[in-house]
Amino acid sequence: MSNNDIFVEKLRSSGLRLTKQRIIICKLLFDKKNTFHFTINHLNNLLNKSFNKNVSLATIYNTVHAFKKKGYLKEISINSDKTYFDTNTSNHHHFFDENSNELIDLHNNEVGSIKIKKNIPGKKIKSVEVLVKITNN
Amino acid sequence: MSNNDIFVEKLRSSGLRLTKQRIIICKLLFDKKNTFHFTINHLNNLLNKSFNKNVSLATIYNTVHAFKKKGYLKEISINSDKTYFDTNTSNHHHFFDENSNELIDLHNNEVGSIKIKKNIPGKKIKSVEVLVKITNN
DNA sequence: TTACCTGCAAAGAGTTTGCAGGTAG
DNA sequence: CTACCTGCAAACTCTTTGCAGGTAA
Repeated sequence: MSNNDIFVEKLRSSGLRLTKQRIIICKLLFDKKNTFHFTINHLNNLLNKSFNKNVSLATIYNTVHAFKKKGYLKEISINSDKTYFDTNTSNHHHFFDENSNELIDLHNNEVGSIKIKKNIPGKKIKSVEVLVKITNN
Repeated sequence: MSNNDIFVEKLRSSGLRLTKQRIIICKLLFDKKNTFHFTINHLNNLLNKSFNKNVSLATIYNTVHAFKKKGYLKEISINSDKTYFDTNTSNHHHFFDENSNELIDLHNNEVGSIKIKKNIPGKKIKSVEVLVKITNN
């Protein structure tokens, strides 16, 4: 499957039409070997400052949220005013660098198994996420 | 040490004067056997709706942030638009109930030791936090 | 008395919504 | 052609700031 086909599939299955703007966003997000971590603001800067593409904020929010809903993007928690998204939607963890405000992947096999010894009656565990905060030495 | 003395100490050491409003906030936050999890909005509702105390939002933010800076409150991360605070500032983890939007403590001894097998050159680990998301069965 | 504090209201940041014109299918 | 999409601007929410009058020490 070519990259373009992947974009088409992601857009279609998210219930989105293949517009110029959305294809550009797809390229930025998914046409990469590596995981991509970003904030809406970061994406907006890339589109409108670096690439002069003029995609409105409303369209960026709309598209990112459609992808999130569909499971193509994952939202990441940190103690920060910012909302981060991650193109790696598999079950994994993160480092958060408090000096650079950057997220770094921490794969499942890089964290020992986590035993939760407390049980909440009537509730089941949906996910276990580890956030490792790091600073300069 | 009586509870009142504790409030006085917390306020003084945070560089805050003992005003009517701040003493009420202290009572709400620290005059409890159990850990208290809250959002600013939650605290505002308690003060101004439940107890009719009329403490302005600005004062609530000011006081909560002074306590946080001093280490009497801890800010908690979840994938949510809300910022939670916790009166338990010890090293511990949380359940987040996605149905009720409630935080529940998960003490250190209730989670098996966590081995981080990846190292980032030039960086040191500051904290390791686990967030366990739960939903109704 | 003085420095700090309060409540209010306005300002900011991030996000969402409504709408008129434009475009994919 | 129609339903959906775009960009813009206004609206919203949460948080911060500025200020004039009030209060702890």
